[in-house]
Amino acid sequence: MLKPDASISRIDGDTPNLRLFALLEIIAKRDSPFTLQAIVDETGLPKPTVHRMLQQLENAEILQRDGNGRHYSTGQRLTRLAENVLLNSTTQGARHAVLRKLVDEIGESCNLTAFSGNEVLYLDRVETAAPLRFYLHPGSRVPSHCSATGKLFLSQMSPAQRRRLLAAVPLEKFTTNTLTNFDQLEQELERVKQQGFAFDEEEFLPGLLCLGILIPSPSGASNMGLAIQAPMMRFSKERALSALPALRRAAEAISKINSDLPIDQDNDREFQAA
Amino acid sequence: MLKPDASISRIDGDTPNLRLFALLEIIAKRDSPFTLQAIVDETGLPKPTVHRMLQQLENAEILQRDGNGRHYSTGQRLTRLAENVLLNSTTQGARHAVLRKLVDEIGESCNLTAFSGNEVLYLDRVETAAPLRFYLHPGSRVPSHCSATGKLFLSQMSPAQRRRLLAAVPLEKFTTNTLTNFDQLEQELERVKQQGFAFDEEEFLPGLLCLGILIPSPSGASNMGLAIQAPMMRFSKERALSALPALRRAAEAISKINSDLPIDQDNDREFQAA
DNA sequence: CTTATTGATTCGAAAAATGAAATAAACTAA
DNA sequence: TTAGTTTATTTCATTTTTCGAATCAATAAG
Repeated sequence: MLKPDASISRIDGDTPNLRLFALLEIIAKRDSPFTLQAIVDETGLPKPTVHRMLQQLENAEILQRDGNGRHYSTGQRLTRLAENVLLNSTTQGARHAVLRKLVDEIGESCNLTAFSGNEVLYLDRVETAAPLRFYLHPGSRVPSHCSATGKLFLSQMSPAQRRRLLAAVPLEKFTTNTLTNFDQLEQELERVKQQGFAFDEEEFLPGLLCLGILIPSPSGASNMGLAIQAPMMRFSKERALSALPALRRAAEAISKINSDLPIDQDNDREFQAA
Repeated sequence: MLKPDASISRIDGDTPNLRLFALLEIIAKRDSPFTLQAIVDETGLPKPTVHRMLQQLENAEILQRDGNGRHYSTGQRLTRLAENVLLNSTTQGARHAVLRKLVDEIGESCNLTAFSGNEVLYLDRVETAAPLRFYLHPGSRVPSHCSATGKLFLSQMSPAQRRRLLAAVPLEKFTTNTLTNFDQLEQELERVKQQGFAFDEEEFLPGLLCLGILIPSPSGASNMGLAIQAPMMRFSKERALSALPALRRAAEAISKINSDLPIDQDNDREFQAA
């Protein structure tokens, strides 16, 4: 028999809203109509709960039921949402294309990051084909004091700003190379600022070497970074430095994409008609 | 200037769950990163409400934020959901039948595609019985600048959108016929737009000829394409053109499936196990 | 005519969403 | 710089929704 509790965690743990989204994800993965019971078995959620959710989704035409009411499948509204999401994913697509090309060029994994809160957020990432690699998926976060782009973000702040940020949380030590001393870090940041690029030599993950630069921004301070990430085993600092020009070109390309973006309310209708 | 109350009804009136879905719909229609305020203006919802929803969606990686928080855009999870919906949508059964019929009619392989990110995604494919054939299975991706439906998708974008996408990375050359010059491609896209169909004459794979059209969509821009694919050796442009009416009929049929009410599939138990 | 099995409903307790108002932060202009 | 403007975020008492055990209903199976 089925273990109802096996997959609860898959869908549970968050707010009802997200639960509903998780339900849609499960449904979207199916390639044929399903019954209420099938979802109950798969999620481990109580039957009334699933029933209510499906009912809600059906009333909204996000899902639909076949004639007999026994089976549910995706509705027009969900399909339309899916089409629109993909149709308008060109910004992500363009940046992703740049990343992909860069990875093809230098043969190691690269990622695009942003500074968020006081951490570095992975916006996008393209993996190298090499079998040995670190798995760091988009959406994950790493501390800024021990990552290449993180140090770059810190280096462009005013000292006051930086102090406020760093004082909030003690510098956590991840490896023997992690800079946990404020003054040492300040010194490193000074160097980073002058160089215009930053290394992370096993400061966060043992064996991992990173080289990062900032995506140029017309407004001065940048909140996007680009970095190569590779195992030290096959990727030296020298090789990393030799990839710097390619990295710079890619950063320039992404900068151009960013500055081409119509922002704020002004872009409202332009694309909906098209 | 702004009419905050104009579109409340668009998103209001239902349960919070559906409200969130409606928010995603609004976001999906946008092509570029947006601010909280823009959504507030468009929906007429109170700022804290929108803020809370966006925050929730960001934490769940359904949306993501650019940099330190000014702009939101679609996240990994939403993109994946969208791809799954289109790939596994249960109407696929019906769509597949249309494809099958089309292939029987014209005797060459056909496929159904969607645009995702910057590439063309194969949603479904039916192979001809002929022994000589190209292998491109559902789920695989091809560049848009050198595929029939890809060019169609590009041709319906706004110039700004298209430029952002194509200017980011040089057009990769796959064969001697691949259009790698931006202006040439623009010219071709203009022709494609006027014709309403697109050829791919060995622009991606040597020896492969494609003829594609868009699946008509009530909302204007379409994110589904239909194409014949055949070896040039036995399939000329003339023969392809003579198949155009059949292709159009099939596209019309699929369009109807996409927007129509459920199809009664008598699959009872079979699917619960899966 | 039982007996499973699945779909639908009830309802009080628990949780979440709501949005006006206040606060904070970022940006602009003088 | 400083004052002024816009935008983002937090607070919190109130309202609304969700939750899910228990229950009932419908249907199919033996």
